[in-house]
Amino acid sequence: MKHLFSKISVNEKEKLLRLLETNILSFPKNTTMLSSTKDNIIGIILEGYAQIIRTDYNGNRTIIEELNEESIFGTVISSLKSNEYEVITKENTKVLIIDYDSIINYQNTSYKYYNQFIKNLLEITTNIIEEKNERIQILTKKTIRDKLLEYFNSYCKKHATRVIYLPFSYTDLADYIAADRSAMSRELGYLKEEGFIKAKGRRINILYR
Amino acid sequence: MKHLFSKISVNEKEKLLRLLETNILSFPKNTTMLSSTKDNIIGIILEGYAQIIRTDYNGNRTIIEELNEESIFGTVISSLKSNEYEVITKENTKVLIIDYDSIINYQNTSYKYYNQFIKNLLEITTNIIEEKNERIQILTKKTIRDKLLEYFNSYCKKHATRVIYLPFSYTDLADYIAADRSAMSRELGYLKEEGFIKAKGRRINILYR
DNA sequence: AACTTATTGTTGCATTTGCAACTTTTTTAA
DNA sequence: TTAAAAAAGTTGCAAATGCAACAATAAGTT
Repeated sequence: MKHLFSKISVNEKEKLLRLLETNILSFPKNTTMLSSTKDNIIGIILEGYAQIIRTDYNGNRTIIEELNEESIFGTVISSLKSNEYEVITKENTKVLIIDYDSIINYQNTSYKYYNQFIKNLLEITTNIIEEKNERIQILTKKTIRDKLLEYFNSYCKKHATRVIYLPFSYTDLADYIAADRSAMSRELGYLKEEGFIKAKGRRINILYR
Repeated sequence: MKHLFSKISVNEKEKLLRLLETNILSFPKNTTMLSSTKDNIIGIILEGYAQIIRTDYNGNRTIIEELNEESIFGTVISSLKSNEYEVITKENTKVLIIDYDSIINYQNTSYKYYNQFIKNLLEITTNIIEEKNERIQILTKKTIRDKLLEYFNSYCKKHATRVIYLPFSYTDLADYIAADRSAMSRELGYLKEEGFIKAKGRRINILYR
């Protein structure tokens, strides 16, 4: 993922942050640092580690995103506006918060670093759209089998490979494709049985076509 | 939706288009004007009317998006890269095609209109992300009922109302929430029966809480 | 190493859903 | 206005899925 400040020098970055409405905030471990804000913000983790957690009405909590140093998050990017979501620190964490409207409303387009910043942001948002499209593509399949196959295809095409290393647990995969974990596990079993895939741990070999 | 050329004069627009790799193309009625391009492009309908159509492996065709004059579409925005999708004209249609990479790779950040253009594009992409997030929020619900309720809530919150005017047909709604149309129809029936909603045509009244 | 916690696999069962086929209603076009 | 084409409603039935409860592994922690 492209960096928010790429092609911007440290010096220029300082200036930029002075132009915009920004805050650097520190939070202790295991604190909710953000939940359903009205303002549009973009956050960058400067130090530490946090997670975006979703709690549905049944009280089920799932990790939506892991935020490490340099990770970007925000209302404009994730669906943090819903009250189901919160950002929780897992370590002492320092974040830079930028008010999104102040980015957009700033009218002087003569600063090179400001324009570069907007451009970086644009690249990031278009990448995110691509990711979301991929997920929607998966989620619109009607059976778990088709969701899995779509996930596999998407992964293989992107990485130009036929060997998948799951970037997360099967539990998380089930969340990602919005299926019951045990039902997904069962379906994976069938796929193995029928010789479509071979799996060992988080490594999955695609055997079909 | 914000316009791609807002705050840019006609004059400047001309100049801008000369800076970037653009093409103005005309297509007769009922032609495929775009399918699974490798290049990232952004298109704007100048005249006419077209649709983004998805054809799945069963041969089922669904309308993904309607494109009227001024509508923006593109590989960066929709998932046009997949071979399931194509853009088909429904009338004689004139489009402006902009190569996305030429937008991003253009390095001279001194043109005001270029910077404004990037900024407009950023606003459009963030809006799109919000829309996608909303849809994902719906698609991750596990029952048709929950999908419907999520759709209703999202609509009502956005429009600050308790009366919904569906912006498309029930057939399309079923596609949108990725459910079988008849099953959705049945579920809507139950919701009426149980007094959660009242519906007449495409007007739905929300009666609960 | 021993213990704890998280992840994964498995299965019966009730529920939900998709599918198919058909009817009714609404919309569109000739 | 009438015919044709979409859209919407209905229902039986088989298939897919969620849910729950539990067993088996694997991963982390002290």
